[in-house]
Amino acid sequence: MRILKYAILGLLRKGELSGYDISSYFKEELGQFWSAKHSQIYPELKKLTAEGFITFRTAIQGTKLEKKMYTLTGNGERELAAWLTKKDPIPETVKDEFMLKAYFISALTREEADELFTDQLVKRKEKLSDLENSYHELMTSSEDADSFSSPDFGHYLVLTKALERERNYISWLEDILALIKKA
Amino acid sequence: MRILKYAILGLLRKGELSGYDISSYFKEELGQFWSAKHSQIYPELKKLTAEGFITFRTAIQGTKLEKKMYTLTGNGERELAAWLTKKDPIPETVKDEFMLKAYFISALTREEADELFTDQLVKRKEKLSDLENSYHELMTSSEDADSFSSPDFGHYLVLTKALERERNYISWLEDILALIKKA
DNA sequence: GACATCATGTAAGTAGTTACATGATTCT
DNA sequence: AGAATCATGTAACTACTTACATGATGTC
Repeated sequence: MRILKYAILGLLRKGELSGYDISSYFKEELGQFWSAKHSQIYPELKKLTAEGFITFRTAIQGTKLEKKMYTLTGNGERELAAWLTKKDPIPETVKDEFMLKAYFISALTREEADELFTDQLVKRKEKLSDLENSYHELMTSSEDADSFSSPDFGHYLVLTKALERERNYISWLEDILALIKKA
Repeated sequence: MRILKYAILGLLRKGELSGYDISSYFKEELGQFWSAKHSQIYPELKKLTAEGFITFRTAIQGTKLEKKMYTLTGNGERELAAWLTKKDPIPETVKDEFMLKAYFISALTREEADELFTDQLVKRKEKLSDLENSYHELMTSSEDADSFSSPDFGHYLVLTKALERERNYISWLEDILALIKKA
């Protein structure tokens, strides 16, 4: 698999980045669909360098803070392109702890189930609200983010997908809550 | 975390099961939201036994095939109940390799993007069709699966959620494909 | 008799998280 | 001066996958 490898190669296609920069991207919208901790990123950068997919130069921040700025090599670009155009089967399982609990709902009373599902609904609505703010921000800062030729199209894709995912979760939760409350 | 622990405890709440039986459940609808390979299940069963959450008796299948039938202990039931009613924060990241590729769409030509998204759409539609078949099966075999008091309600929940997830994915893919094709 | 399925385990390796460890820079 | 953020690394551990290994049962 080694998907983190491709996540890093993909992020580097626009220019040089430090390990810290890569980590920051995973805290933004991309983090809705992929992320990694710095303790996983730094060793992966070392490995990708050894494999010849990326190289780095050492830059100085301020007077002595050293940071490594990584860039894609030709080999790295080809490796990325091969992965991007490859058609994978869709995964059988997308793990969701809340849905695992839902499967065991017969172990709960109606009141307990109502509480659990209501709590989930509240949290999903909060998240939707955050995503809607990000969406409005993107659409006001970028004129044509929803156009294939825009450099913001990838950003637009992950944001709209995350928005739809949350809206879909909320509407399902509301439907199920109605069934839970039905005498 | 140890979510597999709770998945096993939850499956055992209805009666005794072998490791193989647990593995079979992960290949059915529950597998849409949680699964584990047998190489992870058997050691976990051993651990849960040592911790006193489950016990087993040895049963004979045929004339000499031994299998271990596991049941919940009182401690196991309490452990399960505590997890089931606990309200967790929603995860920041739900990993999706296709969406990671989507984020990097600016590295693809319009034709490549069209191919990638069309392939995903075809696969999602096939999966939706499978899930619809399972849904019709459930609804004909069980009169009131959509009622809180039905023993099939948990099954109904995972199936309807998986169905909605795929429908949502499909409609988003169709919207984006229209944008990709737009000159 | 062959093949699919039932049944259980371990070994080795990869992926990912949490904790340990350090130090510089920027902003208030 | 203190706090938040920038910046990089390793160690220990947990979670998960793939491969190795074996044997019985049921069905055609």
